[in-house]
Amino acid sequence: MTGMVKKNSAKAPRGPKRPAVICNEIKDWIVTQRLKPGDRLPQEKMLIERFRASKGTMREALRALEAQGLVTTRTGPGGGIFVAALGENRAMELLANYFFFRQPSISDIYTVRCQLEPELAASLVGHMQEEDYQRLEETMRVYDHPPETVGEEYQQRMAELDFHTALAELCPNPVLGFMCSFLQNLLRNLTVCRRIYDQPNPELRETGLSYQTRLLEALREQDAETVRSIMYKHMLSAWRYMESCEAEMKPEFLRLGK
Amino acid sequence: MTGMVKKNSAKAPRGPKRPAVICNEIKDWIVTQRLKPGDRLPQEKMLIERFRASKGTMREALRALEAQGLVTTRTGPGGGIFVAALGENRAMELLANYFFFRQPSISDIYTVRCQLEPELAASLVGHMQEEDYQRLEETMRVYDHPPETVGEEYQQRMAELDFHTALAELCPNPVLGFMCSFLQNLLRNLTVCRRIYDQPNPELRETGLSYQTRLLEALREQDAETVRSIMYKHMLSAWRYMESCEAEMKPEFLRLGK
DNA sequence: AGATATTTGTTCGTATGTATT
DNA sequence: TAATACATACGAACAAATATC
Repeated sequence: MTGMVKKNSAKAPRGPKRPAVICNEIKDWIVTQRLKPGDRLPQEKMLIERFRASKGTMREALRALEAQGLVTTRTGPGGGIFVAALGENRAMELLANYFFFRQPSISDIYTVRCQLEPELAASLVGHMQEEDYQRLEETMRVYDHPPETVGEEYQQRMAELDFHTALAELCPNPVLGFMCSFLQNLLRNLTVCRRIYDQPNPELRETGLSYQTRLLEALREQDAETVRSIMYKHMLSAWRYMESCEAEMKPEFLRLGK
Repeated sequence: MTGMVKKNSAKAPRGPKRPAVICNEIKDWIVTQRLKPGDRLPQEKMLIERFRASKGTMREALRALEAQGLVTTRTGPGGGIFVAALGENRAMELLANYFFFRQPSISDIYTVRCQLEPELAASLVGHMQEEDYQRLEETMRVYDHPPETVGEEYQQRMAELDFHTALAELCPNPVLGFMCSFLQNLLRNLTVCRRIYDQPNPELRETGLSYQTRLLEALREQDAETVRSIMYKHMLSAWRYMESCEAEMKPEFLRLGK
């Protein structure tokens, strides 16, 4: 009864287009048209007729694009569908899914951190403003004293990671900055790390603080090689400490298991 | 009236749930239920009533999850919605979107490669089988002779990257392996690199081949430090070469622009 | 502030495609 | 081949959000 625009030949010449296909076509369209973040895509109605899809199918395609951070949509007059730049946080969330079923070990993560964090720190020389130093020092104030509660213990560990994330945000190399931030996030979220961070870690805090203080000094003096060296030792020290914590708690953990 | 777990205040008693919200709820559900790849989710109908959403909304949510590589769907009896592990290729595609509007420079990429590839190569010592060596040698055969056509030129550059990707696949550290593979992909797809790869690069090929031959020797001898050192020099050499190519073609490129 | 127009967001009924038995 | 069970697709009606007047 309803029109039925389709089916005038045997197989599937204009076969039903699945959302994934439309999704890729829109992606190609963005690329070939050299669209930039903020640019408008044709509105839903237009897309529906352009791609010969139903409203539901088109919306599924748009949702998929939205989930990948490639478009955003706004309602109302002047609203519509807009090209977006995938944000750093969203990108890290998407990538974290890859490691969800392949949980890396502390050693896996620190192997890479040992290579990247020193390079990142060195790359900051000549790129820091006074306000950047102040922000870093403010972050350090969160853990410049022994924690008084168990909750504060954990807060301090997070703030230590924030210190490194703040450095990564200042990095002029987007690849290096992203990768370091991502590793920091991995540490924030790994269950084995959370268990470690929840316990008293006086040594980790004190030595970490000392390394970071010296790091800021070297940064102020624009001494790239010293910066690199301090960060490398900092990473090695944290790695060793985390691994020893992990070894200590493993038996305990096994006891709790089924 | 209806249960409404949330929000019974004035505004939205049975407030429309947006797909993104449902999407996160399903994600949480996967986590809390400890579901693993291959496990079935309730079928569409059940999800619809469980989350009090309409079919269309639920389908949009499922598409979003599918786009993120978290679920797959199959039609037919025994079909349904299944938890999936985000594959490496898909993960790299999703992450590549982050760098689409923040195109890193050759220098950005090689700064990181110089840190990671040597570590990756060293991590392979003691993890290689005879068949792995053979596969690598076979890849090298693609570029063990000067190219005869322009097309072969490009093929050889891709095969050189394949050599490194093959190493990354053997890496026991999933984080390190992923990051190196990703950087290789970035090089494959960056337009500036493509332009370089399309030109004759006799020096790049010859020195690369020499480094890789010596690398395999050192790997066979399980000499981690030599492996690391060779790879580091290889990266430095490739970096310098790529940058000089870039510098040479820049004026040419500017001339072509508007 | 309020009315209105524009555009996306949600729902439902129905029909089609596909793989298993 | 037919029956079954499941996802996939369509479209019309309605709801919500928001910019503009």
